[in-house]
Amino acid sequence: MATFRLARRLRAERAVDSMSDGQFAVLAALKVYGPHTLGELAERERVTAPSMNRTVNCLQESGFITRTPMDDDRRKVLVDLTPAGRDVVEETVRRRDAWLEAALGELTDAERTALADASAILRKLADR
Amino acid sequence: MATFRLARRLRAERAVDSMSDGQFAVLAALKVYGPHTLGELAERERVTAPSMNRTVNCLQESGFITRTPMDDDRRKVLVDLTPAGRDVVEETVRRRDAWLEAALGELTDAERTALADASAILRKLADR
DNA sequence: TATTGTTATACTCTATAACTATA
DNA sequence: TATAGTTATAGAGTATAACAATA
Repeated sequence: MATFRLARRLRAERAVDSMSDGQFAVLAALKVYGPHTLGELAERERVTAPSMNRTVNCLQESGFITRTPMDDDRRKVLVDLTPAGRDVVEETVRRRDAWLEAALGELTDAERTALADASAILRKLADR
Repeated sequence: MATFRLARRLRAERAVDSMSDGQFAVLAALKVYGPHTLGELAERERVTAPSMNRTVNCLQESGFITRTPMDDDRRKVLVDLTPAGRDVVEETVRRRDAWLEAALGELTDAERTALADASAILRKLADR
């Protein structure tokens, strides 16, 4: 229950209020893992290609990503962040960090240490 | 990131695959906090009354909740779990517990202790 | 006249099926 | 003939506006 509620609270902190979680997840994946084809993005986010196509259309119209046909295989399209898209990811991370920093600031040293110990273990659980 | 991923993984464990998160959240709230009017449910889940009305319609058609006009104010409708609805909540909790138990079983005693220490602190953070 | 619930309608996000362009 | 992407269309879930019943 604690993880559900904390995840929900953190998700609420974002740079662009009108952007959906699915749209932001694409920007974040591009920032962390670099450019992807549309199919790769669909597989990573576990949605269908048409669904990802629509998400990417919205992000392109908003100026957050570019689409570039690939030279070695002209059927493929490479999706990458624009500077504006990168800004959205970085600003959202900043906001979440700021929220977390303020929240962690109200804890004792022992409590912060307990969370640090737990984070790697939680990650291991989630990867099962 | 660990909380996002763990929350997502746990949410996937449910008794009725076709039930949406929103529908399940209503059943869980009724189980934990007892019967609610439609307006109370909408406020608790932070959706509009028409949206909650639709969710409740689906749950009623599936036989998971009952609607009862209230005696003291006939405008109000009390929503409560049926035995089948209660079963869905309990079975989902059992599945999540089973998944967690298996996952925790692969950890060391020290790791389990670290998670136990962290859970109360995470809850405190989420309540901010 | 205000409040509670409901219906009407529209928008977003998701999906499957059909289509286009390229390999 | 198969694959990557796109378009067409439909099904959930959400919203706002309008309505009905009750206080």
